[in-house]
Amino acid sequence: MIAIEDKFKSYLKSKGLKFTPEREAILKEIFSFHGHFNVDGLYERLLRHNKNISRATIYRTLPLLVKNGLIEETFHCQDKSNYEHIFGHKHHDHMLCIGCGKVVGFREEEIEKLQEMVCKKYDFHSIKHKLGIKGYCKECYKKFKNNKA
Amino acid sequence: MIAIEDKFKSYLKSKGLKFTPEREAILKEIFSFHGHFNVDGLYERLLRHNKNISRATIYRTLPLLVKNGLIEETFHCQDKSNYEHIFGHKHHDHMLCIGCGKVVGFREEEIEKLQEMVCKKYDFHSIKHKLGIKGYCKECYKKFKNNKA
DNA sequence: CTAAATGCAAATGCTTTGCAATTCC
DNA sequence: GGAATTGCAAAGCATTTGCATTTAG
Repeated sequence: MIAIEDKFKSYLKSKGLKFTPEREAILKEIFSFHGHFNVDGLYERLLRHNKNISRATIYRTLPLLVKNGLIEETFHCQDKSNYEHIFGHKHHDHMLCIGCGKVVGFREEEIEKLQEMVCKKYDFHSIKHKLGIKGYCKECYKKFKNNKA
Repeated sequence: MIAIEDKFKSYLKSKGLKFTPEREAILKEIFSFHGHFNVDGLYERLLRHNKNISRATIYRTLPLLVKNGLIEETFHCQDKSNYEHIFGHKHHDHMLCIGCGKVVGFREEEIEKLQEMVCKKYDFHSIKHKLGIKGYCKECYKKFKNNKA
């Protein structure tokens, strides 16, 4: 956590921005939780921890954390913006269960390599990529099959 | 085009819905154009072809086309919903250039296979997947490098 | 001290919806 | 004829923004 905070502090300093209590609380709340989150969820978790921080401030802080490489927007065909913290994690992709909403992260080296190859083939300079697979997890697939029959 | 229209007609009939001139125009407009589109773009193209169809109707029609498997929502980290028509095309993934906004579709059998393998490994029953790569195309990368230097 | 940050409330922009009039089947 | 569809305008929602006030450095 110290490393994360330092990273964010350096980033802010380099841009002439301030490390405020609000930003500190947001950062801590995000990194105290594993999994994906959206603005509303984060807002409510902060409230529960007695941090009454306005949504506006959250909306203004998240892009800073993204630019600093601490969090990332995830995307699986949902409406609201979703984020997850990525500092210290290797890039991974996601499987999203339509049944229960569960999100499972996975990393497959071969897929990563192949993507690099494809980019070379097309002379495309990749910055980042996202792979999302939608379907049913084991449990939901069982239910689904039974309901169908 | 006849095949597409028939597919849509059967779908509508099977759901007790109607094939209206508006739906016909929307369908034709979508399939007369290659590439990605959003509601506003489609609305304006329809206008230019003297079809004054309200956005509400477009918003109500697109989900039908999605359910019918004629179009698909694409997703590359943009805000507005984006679609592309998919009937008669094999599934493909996308590369999105941050510089010029160009979207290039590609299909890589190996990646498709690997994804199936990953799903098996996790006992996940995939319905669909989306892979988006963000970066710079050849031309924009050149500019980008020069500006940086 | 002073530029940056905060919270509020208003504004924005995409999408959805209620409703009366119309149209397909 | 009657359920489905349309267009309009209003409503919804997530997100952004202007502004007066507060605060970090």
